[in-house]
Amino acid sequence: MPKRVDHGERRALIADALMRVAAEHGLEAVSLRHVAAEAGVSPGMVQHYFRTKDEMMTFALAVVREHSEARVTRAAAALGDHPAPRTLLRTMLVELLPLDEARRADGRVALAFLAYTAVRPSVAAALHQGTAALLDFLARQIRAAQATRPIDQRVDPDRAAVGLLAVMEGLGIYLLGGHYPAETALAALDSHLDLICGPVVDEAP
Amino acid sequence: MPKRVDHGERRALIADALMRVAAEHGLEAVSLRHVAAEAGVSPGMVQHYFRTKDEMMTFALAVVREHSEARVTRAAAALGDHPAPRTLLRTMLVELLPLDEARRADGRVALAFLAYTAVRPSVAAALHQGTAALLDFLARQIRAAQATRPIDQRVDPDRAAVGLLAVMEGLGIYLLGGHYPAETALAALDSHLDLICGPVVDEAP
DNA sequence: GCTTTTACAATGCAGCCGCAATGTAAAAGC
DNA sequence: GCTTTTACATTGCGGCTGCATTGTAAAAGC
Repeated sequence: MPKRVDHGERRALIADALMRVAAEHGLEAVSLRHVAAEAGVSPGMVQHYFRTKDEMMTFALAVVREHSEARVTRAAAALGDHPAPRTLLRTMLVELLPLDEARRADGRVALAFLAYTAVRPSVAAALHQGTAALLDFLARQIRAAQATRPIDQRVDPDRAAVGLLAVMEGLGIYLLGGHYPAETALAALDSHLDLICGPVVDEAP
Repeated sequence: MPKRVDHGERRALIADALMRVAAEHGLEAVSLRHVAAEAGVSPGMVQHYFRTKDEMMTFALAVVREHSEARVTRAAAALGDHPAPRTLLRTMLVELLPLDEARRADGRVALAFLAYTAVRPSVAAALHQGTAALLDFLARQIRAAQATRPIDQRVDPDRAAVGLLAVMEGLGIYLLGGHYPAETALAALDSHLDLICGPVVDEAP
């Protein structure tokens, strides 16, 4: 029976269990035995697929990143072929906000890993590239959204992209902490988009 | 020799050691023995002043909050009696950004506690009040800063306050992660303030 | 068919954990 | 001066940790 198992699949299964543990009790509750129990497998198996705990953590971090990437890609694809830039921006950012329990769980895990990587800079380096790519994409959409504005009302798209991503991150964190309700965060996000792109315009012909 | 010791002082001493450990190795490295060693005292003494680890953590969390509160209060006071609202806003927010090693350390600890409270909602409740007060203050300053703008260019101050605080938080996190340099964050912050308050005006008579 | 490799499971171990219990010495209160 | 209280230091215990080791059974390769 051995031999023909998909390693990546097993690792993903274990990483999923890890994320469930982390979402509920925090990363410090993540141990080989806890994760194994959550995944319904033996601790030995976890050790078989990850030689060290650190290897498992690094893999799980990558999975978290891919999760949110997949989420935003899917949401963007659902908008069809040529969505208005502002609509696309809003859709992507809202998708990353912890607005339902699934995204709250993901958010808690992401936050835990944020703190985790803050004291392990070498692990964090892999994330920089993703951030840079995202910023680049945001800046391009902002530029497109600004096309209809008078030139003197346009903000520097690169700076605006940094600000916009920061707003999303910050709103997400305050939402996770339950500091204010979802509507407050959404209203602030829309206000911010108004400032950057100009107010929404009806696009009917 | 016993009997005349300031309990609060000792607890602060221990909490400081805790924060040093947390800043360097993360909250999961915080143990009674580690903290005691960092503080240069016996583990027994730590136990004497905090009956449980949770009590110690809660106390340290409060200290973190007070630290940043004191920091921003001091920075604001240094501006004199009637600073321009926009100057006050910028000074306060910049003070909260992790721009030097001291603030980076504080930031790492704050981030760790953010993740910590995310899975312990009861502990987090105490922070909501502080956020609400800060938002209120920011909104008032934004309102004042907008006084010179044409009415149709004014943003809702309450929404703007939420967005502004979120921007600061987000920028701080990306700075801690080393995703971009300080100048990028500062430029984005200034751009954002431009959007909310209008560009800087020279105040010379 | 026999060997090798793979996929686990089980056990064990040294080290750290929070915490309780106990001991001790000095100041405070009477 | 004697008792009580306070301020620690020390020790120990049960439990959990990551990880190395060993065992076992089944498929793959020849």
